[in-house]
Amino acid sequence: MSPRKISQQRRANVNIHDVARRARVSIATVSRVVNRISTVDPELAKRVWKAVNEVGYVPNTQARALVSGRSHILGLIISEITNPFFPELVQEFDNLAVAQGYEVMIGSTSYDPARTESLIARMLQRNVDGVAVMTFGIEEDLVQKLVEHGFPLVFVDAGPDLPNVRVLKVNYGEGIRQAVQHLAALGHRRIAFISGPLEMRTAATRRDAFSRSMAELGLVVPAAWIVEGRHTMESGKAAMEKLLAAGELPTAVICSNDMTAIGVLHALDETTHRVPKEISVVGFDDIHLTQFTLPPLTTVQMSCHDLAAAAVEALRAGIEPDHPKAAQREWPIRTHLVVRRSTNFPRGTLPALGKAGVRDKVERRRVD
Amino acid sequence: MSPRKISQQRRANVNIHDVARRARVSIATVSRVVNRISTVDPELAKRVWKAVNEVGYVPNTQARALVSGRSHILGLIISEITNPFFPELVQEFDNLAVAQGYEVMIGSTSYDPARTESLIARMLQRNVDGVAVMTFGIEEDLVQKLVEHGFPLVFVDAGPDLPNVRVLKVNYGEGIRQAVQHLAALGHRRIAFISGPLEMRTAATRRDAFSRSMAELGLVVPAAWIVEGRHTMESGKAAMEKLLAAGELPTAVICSNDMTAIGVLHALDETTHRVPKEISVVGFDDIHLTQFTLPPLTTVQMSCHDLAAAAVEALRAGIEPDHPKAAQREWPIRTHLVVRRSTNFPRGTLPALGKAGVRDKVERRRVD
DNA sequence: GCTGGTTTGGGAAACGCTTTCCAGATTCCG
DNA sequence: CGGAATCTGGAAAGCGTTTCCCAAACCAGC
Repeated sequence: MSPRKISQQRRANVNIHDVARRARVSIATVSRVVNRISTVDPELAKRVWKAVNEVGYVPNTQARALVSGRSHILGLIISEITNPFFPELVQEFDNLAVAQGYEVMIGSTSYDPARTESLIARMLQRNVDGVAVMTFGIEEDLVQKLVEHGFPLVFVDAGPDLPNVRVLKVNYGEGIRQAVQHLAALGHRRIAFISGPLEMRTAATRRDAFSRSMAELGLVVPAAWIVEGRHTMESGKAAMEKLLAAGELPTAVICSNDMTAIGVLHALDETTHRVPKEISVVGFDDIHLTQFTLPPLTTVQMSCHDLAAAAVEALRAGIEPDHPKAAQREWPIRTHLVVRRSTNFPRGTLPALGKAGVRDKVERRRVD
Repeated sequence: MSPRKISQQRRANVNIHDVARRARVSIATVSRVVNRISTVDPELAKRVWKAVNEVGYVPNTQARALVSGRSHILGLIISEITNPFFPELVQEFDNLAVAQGYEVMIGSTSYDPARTESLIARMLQRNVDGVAVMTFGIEEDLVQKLVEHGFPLVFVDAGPDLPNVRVLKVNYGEGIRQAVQHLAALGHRRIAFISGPLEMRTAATRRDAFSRSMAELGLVVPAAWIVEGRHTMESGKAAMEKLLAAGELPTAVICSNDMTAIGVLHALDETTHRVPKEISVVGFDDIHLTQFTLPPLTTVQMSCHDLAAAAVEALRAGIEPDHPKAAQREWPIRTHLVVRRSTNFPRGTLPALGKAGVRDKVERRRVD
């Protein structure tokens, strides 16, 4: 029976002493070998590695953490794991963190202060090395709570001006300008915007980026065409219904996030207005789902991968003493437009054709 | 300046000695108080708690884990966090685990053996108290790897027959029978089924449940009407297209999961066949998204909450020495039909009415 | 062959906590 | 009132690492 076989049969309670005994060295030497400290004679190191494999030694992370003071755990705080944007972010973040030798402790606030408080307490107990707050919200008390404890922190868009805080600066303007210009290039002049909840800083920023891009092109947006949603499918649907009821209809709608845009698609599906033939719709975020909507959604991509990569690096910069970018406070994130099929020329500027006959479902207007 | 204020300003490096000194007791007493061991004089305990709050003491979890041998971390292995079914499961699992004083370490296999191996190694290093494998797949090597280490394990549907292994037995038949009977009650006779990948045990089980339920009613299913998908939206679309191309069209399609059903909806959207007027569609899982499809999907609910609750309890049963259900190997999970709007009478059996009129009728009926 | 400097490897002290052991104090019962 | 039983809190022994410090071993040079 091979030694490997033996190691597999036992519970993982073999410790550094077992290895030391088997390799006939001290535990200090084993520790040095395992941690790749170069002052160990190569021959001896080989003997130690052999012993490690033979007894199936796995270093105990909690003991390590206890003595080193670093848990190698990164906290990641999001709003809700059931919001489709976040799983993608979580996955990227996890991949990258693991690649750097960290574990991730995920927590969602669910917009509940009590829950958030307990979450922070747990992260504190587990002694996380740093926390990334990617809620895209403000949640002042959350920020306050975290800042007090002094570990490295990463926020999105904005954060308190402290040495341990780093901020991911998303360039919303870039992508939104591209969206506006894309629509303008198609011939749209009458463009509406459905924002997120404006108490959320990111929502206000996105809306401002829209207004600025429109102004740049000399296009005016009636007040009634900027309507506030809540970044949910339901709110998007409601907002679109409001737009439909408000007299003159825009030829295009830009949404502050993709779920809102999906809600808009649903609202329009209940009317005679077809997307993109009669009205164009643009989302924001580029969640996976947008590829599968009917029609696939033109949207501004904010890359989860970039976001996650910047978050992990910024955290490492705060944690690891000699990280090259240790002093960098702001980390830029780019955005750009992804054109799919929910945008087209404004209605009336093209002959009717295509699969309209097939796709037309209900000819009746919604009764309201 | 209040003591609370002081505690907030310092890094969390206050330890049990600080509390002991402040409360003028021994560290043993502090430990007993914090761990709620009842042999301590209430007055003294109060003094200790006061000191705890004053200095802002947070017990160090790693030190605790080191000495107690229990990490209070539960491993949760899923397939992919970006599959909409899993975030809901993760959230429920996390909530319940936290409520029981555990932390959750999540990992997704992404169907990649190398990744899975590293995942298990990490769980081992972090010394998880137990692992729930909720991939709904088989992944024999994963199972093998985990079993070797002897910690409590929970699987779905089936698992090796070992003392430390517990199995969540999902009663697929129950919900699928309800689905078939619901369709039959509406008048459907010609029902197709789109399965998951059949090498996945759960997919085969679901398909068998369908065949059995059909047989019970004396309904025959042509071989061409049982088509294999891959539990993805794309595969559901492809499978429906296959069904459309296969000559005679069924009046209803039951799918092995919701993503497949959404794919079916997409495929049909590109044809003249309307759902549910001309063809009924039933999903399985009841993910959040099904409420928002067009039309909202009738589906068999497999409650994430029940699943998560059973997983956490089964794990606890394996971990905590005197858990009441310590000996229970199988944990039943029920399923049942949720009727929404994607099912209706078979085409040709009803005069053409407005959508609303039909819907109202459908909503009146019941399944037994 | 001895001195002085440089490697190497080992012993032992942390890290922060739980838990056991034990001594002293108190209560109880005959 | 004495001995047993119960209770309380302090001291100390780990838990599995890393790391500091020192001793042994080695090498070169005189």
